[in-house]
Amino acid sequence: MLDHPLNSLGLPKAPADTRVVVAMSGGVDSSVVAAQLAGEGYDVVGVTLQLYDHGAALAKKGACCAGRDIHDARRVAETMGFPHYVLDYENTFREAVIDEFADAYLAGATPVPCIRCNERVKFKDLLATARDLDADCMATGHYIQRQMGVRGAELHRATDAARDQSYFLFSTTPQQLDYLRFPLGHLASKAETRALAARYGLSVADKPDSQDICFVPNGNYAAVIEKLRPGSAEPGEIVDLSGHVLGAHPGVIHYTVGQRRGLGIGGLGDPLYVVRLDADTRRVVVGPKEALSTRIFALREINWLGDGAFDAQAAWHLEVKVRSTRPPRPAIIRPLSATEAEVELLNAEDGVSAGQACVFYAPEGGRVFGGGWIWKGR
RNA sequence: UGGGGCGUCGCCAAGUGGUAAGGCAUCGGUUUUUGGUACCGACAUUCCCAGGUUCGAAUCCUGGCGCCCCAG
Repeated sequence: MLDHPLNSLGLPKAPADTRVVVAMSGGVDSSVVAAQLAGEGYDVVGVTLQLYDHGAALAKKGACCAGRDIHDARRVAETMGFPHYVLDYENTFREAVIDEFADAYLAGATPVPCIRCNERVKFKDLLATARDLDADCMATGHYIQRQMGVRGAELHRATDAARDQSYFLFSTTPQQLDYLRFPLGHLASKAETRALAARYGLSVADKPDSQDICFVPNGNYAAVIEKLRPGSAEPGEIVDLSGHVLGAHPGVIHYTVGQRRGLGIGGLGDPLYVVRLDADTRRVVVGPKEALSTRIFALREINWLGDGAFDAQAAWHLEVKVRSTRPPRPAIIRPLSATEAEVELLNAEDGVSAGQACVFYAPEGGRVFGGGWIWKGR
């Protein structure tokens, strides 16, 4: 059996001889991926991770990877007739994602747990499990594209820019990318996904999109931190840029750079925004909107997905995203080492916060060049 | 207790006879697989209190109460 033409997953085998593990969250996207691949005749194995406490999750709509969602994933597997496993990853998830989430906030940073989950759980332990299951590749429902270039697999933005999840996947390594598949990345819209779900008769076709942090009920992330690190959120002062005390706050974990609401300080003509968080002195520094304007910041833990070594050049002229919801903006990235850099935005951006990700993009064409984690610098 | 000023939503504040602007804060929602931003909406039947004048007052008068400034 040699030189079989490449199948839809890019492997030189017949679908029936190709085992693919589908990471199923219980949502529409990954369900459609699994159903579609099963429909194409692949040897599909569905895997759903149980990431956190059942009880807390059951009450929450639109979450993923717990309770109801595990049930939904199982039903899809039954409908399409492929095996499905639920793996208990609660400990891994807590250690790899939740702990850092809490500690980051306590340190005055603003974490992105969804990226850590992809990086440290789904694309690490789950991916290893897929290999243990002798799968040829692992597929997910992420809206992002893997394209073969001359040097191997490349990461590209999703066709639907509004749906693109590249911000949450920048830390995917070339090795992981080699093994991963993202069958939904080329769809023009989420409506197509839902239409596919309906066509396959999946019960999740009309399930609401997930949003917010999956392990945080009601958007109250501070309550989760208080529970994880009792007594560690200490009150402090709210001060202006010149150090004058304007008020008090219940703990630095309640704030992030750029935040306006929740300061409780009125009487000024213009709104105040959080400009800086100082965990050591427990101070929340506030100022006018103009004070948020940031052009230069530091990056570490860089995952470079460009061609050649990251620090082979003194500067890269690329585009970057400092948050998931805005289009990439031109920037100059100056490597300080293989994993650290200084980023200079050509046009300043508001609310750049330590702990958030900065993702690199090609100026044209949608290729993703990786990215790094924003931090306060040395 | 001589003179002057002030008292309007949690804060700032417009309104000086015609039936309570606006900003900040707060609350709710929309957007968003992080946080945040932005946007939309809600928010004083009542103007320190009590009388009075007037068809009609937060706006005028009287008396209280409170605060501020200058002068003792």
